[in-house]
Amino acid sequence: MSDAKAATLNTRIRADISERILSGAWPPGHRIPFEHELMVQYGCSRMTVNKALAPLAESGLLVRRKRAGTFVSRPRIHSVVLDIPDIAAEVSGRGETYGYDLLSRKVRQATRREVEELDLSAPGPIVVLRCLHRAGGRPFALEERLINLESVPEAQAVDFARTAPGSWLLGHVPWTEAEHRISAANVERATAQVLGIEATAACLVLQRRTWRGTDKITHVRLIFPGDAYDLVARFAPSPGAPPRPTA
Amino acid sequence: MSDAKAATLNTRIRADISERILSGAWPPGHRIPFEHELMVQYGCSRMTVNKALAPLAESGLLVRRKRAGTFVSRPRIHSVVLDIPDIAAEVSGRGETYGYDLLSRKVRQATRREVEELDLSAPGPIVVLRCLHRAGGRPFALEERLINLESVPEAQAVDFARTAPGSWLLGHVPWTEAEHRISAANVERATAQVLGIEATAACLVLQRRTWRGTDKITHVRLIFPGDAYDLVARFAPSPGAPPRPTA
DNA sequence: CGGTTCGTTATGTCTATACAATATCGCGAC
DNA sequence: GTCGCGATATTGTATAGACATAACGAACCG
Repeated sequence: MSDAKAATLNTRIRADISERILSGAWPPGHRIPFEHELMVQYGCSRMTVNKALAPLAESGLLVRRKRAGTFVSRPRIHSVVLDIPDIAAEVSGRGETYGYDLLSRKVRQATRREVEELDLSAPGPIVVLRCLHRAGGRPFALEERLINLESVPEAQAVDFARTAPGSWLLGHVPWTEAEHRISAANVERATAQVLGIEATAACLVLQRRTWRGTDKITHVRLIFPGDAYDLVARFAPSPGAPPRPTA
Repeated sequence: MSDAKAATLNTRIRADISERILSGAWPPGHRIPFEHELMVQYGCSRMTVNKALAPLAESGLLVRRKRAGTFVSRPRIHSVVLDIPDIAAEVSGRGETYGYDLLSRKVRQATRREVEELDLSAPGPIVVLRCLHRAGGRPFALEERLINLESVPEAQAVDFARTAPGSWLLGHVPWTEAEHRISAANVERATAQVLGIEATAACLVLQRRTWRGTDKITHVRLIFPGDAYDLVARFAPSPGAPPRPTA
């Protein structure tokens, strides 16, 4: 990184320390200098050192123990940030024209399986949608969407013929929690036909459930032909901006 | 949230604000109170307010502009944290016994394809490994691993008959950058046979490249039978525990 | 009218200090 | 020896004040 930039003290301390850790100079388990020592070393106040170290600890690079000191953490779990983009954005980002078709729309009680997918406690009214996303005329992804009408009654009045449910929900219903599940699967013959692929072709399946507090909002299953889409995640533990969900 | 307590002021301010945003009370684009106002409201110093808001801005929930104020940002991308566990840990975490077999090990010059996979600038000596990870006796994942001997010459002396290359590398070679790619694919007949699955069965393919600075370290392709493994990511933008990418 | 300057305002960073919480260490009692 | 407990070192959180930085807007001048 050519950070020829605004090196504030805070930034410099963080950079120095994570550089030493990532280069291996300070191996996992190593005790790094005390706040008091760093404060002398950098000629700054302890608050500044503390403000620099706190995010590194929060991010898991360091472990801090009172009375003991600050240590380089050992668990090297591969934890990565994955951006799951809006499909329309993804498609037009590739320079292809985005297309959307509503295949079916039903309002009914949730089946036992749908109750489970939506994490409901009991069967209730839901909207069931099947939509096809296209890229440059060719099928790009099949969307199977459930919306819980008990949490989102407004959805009953929307026909989703032109607006993809994902976009509508994003604009209308805030969420507080989401769970993603990524898997590979063979799909049913009918699904393969809609997607224009061989029945044996592997598909990438992305499922997402979202909640608002304890209210169940929606469940979506996106099915991508295996050759259409790769999820890519890049992780560069730069000392600068820790990409973080929140807080 | 029934987090019973340990509410420091810092925590409370963050919790209040993200709650208001996530509940929709403060919609995207809304200007939240100035630091000075919050400082009066909570009866604390501006430093404390600043320390509470800074991480929210860093995480993307807020956008701060000098002279203008602090605004709720429009969240568009679903950004999730994915933990890609060590396979041994994953298997024993399920209560199954973990097994490991080295299928083949070669040291040779990188082919054109391997040069690309490792992001090399020119063909050089590499170690090529094929390993099978088993869970409770049954195949769990096939690992195809390339190690760049120019960056990691020690790897030439290791035979990997008992230690999985992932574990060895984690303990011996620090890395600074990684790229992950997740896809679904049909595999070759020989691969299917090793995994004990039908040749048409969909597989989840996880590829990872790692660098240390500009040095290329390794490339690994993990192939999971589609029914063996789901990657799960949970994202709860609660002010509590910040899941985060890290080394 | 158009461009420049300068003041105002909000955030960004840092300091010096204070007190609280807590884990570890070492000492003394048994 | 070992157990318990208190002293103490280290981090956690907060404060009030200071100066830096950036951007908007209004006043000023050509």
